Amino acid sequence: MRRVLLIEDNLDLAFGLRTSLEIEGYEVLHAETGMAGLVMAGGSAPELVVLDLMLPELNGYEVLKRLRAAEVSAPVLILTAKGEEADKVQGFRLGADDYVVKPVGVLEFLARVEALLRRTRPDAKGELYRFGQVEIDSERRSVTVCGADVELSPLEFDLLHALARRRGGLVSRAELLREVWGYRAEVESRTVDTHIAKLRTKIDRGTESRIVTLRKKGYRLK
Amino acid sequence: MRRVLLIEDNLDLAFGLRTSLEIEGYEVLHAETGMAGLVMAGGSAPELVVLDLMLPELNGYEVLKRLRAAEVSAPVLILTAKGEEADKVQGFRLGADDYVVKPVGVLEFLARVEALLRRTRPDAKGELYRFGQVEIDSERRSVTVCGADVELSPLEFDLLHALARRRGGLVSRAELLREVWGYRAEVESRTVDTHIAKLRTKIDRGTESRIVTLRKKGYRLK
DNA sequence: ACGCAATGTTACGGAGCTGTGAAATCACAC
DNA sequence: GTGTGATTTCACAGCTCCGTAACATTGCGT
Repeated sequence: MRRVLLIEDNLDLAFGLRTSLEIEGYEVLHAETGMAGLVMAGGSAPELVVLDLMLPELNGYEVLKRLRAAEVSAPVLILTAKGEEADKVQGFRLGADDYVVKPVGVLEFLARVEALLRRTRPDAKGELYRFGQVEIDSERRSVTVCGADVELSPLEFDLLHALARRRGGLVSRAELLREVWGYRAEVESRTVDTHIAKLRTKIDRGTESRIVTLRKKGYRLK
Repeated sequence: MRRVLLIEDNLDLAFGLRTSLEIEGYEVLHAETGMAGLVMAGGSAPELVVLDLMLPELNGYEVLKRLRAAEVSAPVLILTAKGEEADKVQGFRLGADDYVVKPVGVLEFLARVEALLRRTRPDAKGELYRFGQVEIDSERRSVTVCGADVELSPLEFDLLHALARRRGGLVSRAELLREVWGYRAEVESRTVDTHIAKLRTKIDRGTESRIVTLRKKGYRLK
């Protein structure tokens, strides 16, 4: 089930959107303030964020900025009453993926949500990832290297899978923690590194590692 | 350079859009009919399609349908005068990625184009900067010179990236300090110079340096 | 041509990051 | 409870990277 984070302080509107989204089969998280939204986004790896711009305390632009700063890469749909072109441009400049001016029809809203999610669905059921001699079957949760099965623990598999979904791109430790572990890293622990090390011993058979370290930034799968 | 296919029969509008897109650095292909658009899409692999709905002969919906049937997976931005919700929903249902109702500001249009392209990295690539033989991929944080990978430290990459973002413009030491280091104090420090030197040894292979010194002013990337 | 200031270059020590093995803890089946 | 395997935490070694200093070179005004 696809998870949507709704950051909206108007409770009536939020209720309506939430209901519509849930009817469509989405799992909806709702935050009434920007701060609450940031915390939720950090802890729950939503696949889409619907963001109001006029929020108490922390305004929407600021929320968006901080989301991106915290490496939350989910698409963001801004839903607001501010319809000036300058507002829109500002929203897109900060990394928004769509900008919808209220009032908007429910059907259009849902269609836009679906369009955004359609683009960020690299992992359809039974997706096969292959790079070099490594093959990942996300449905069977199995991995083979040079045709031979490799036994990975659940966590190791999820970790490899998260890297594979974004092959070639940098994935930071924070993102891995969110996507694989599902919580925010409060204390700096070496957990990710340790599991990367184990993955390497299993994936790279004597050869140079396919998992590249980008110092201070994270990891990348070749 | 990113290639955009524009399918639009109104020549005045097409000219305006084309010009705007080209100023932003896109390569623009223009088709005046749906059929011509389909042929171009099939033959030239555009990274984005801008599609008018009201076209002679083959209407926009039909074009979109056939594009998807032909497995053209580039994002499609529908740009049309038809503003009914039903039209929008129909467009999204057929696989459009954005739907903009004319008239629309140029800045908003460009912002939406950019947002769509941002999400669709053809090969897990983000923004690409190219200077002669130097290529910088901001998503992978990788740099290639003459096609060969170059290893840069995090700081070196950020430094090069900061210079590249201002293609060809002067960047002062103070600005670099702010953008790359985040310092406040403009304390006289040779740190920038040192790292520029290191960058040069890695980027300029024997050739004249791509990083030009502007005495007392700063640096500029050719 | 000369002097000075700005910049290029090199070297080095410290700080901080990462890899890794081992110990501790957790989860769960029996 | 016991045992097993998975996961987390910890400690430490090794290494990269960064800032600074010291010295060399360049460019500019006179």
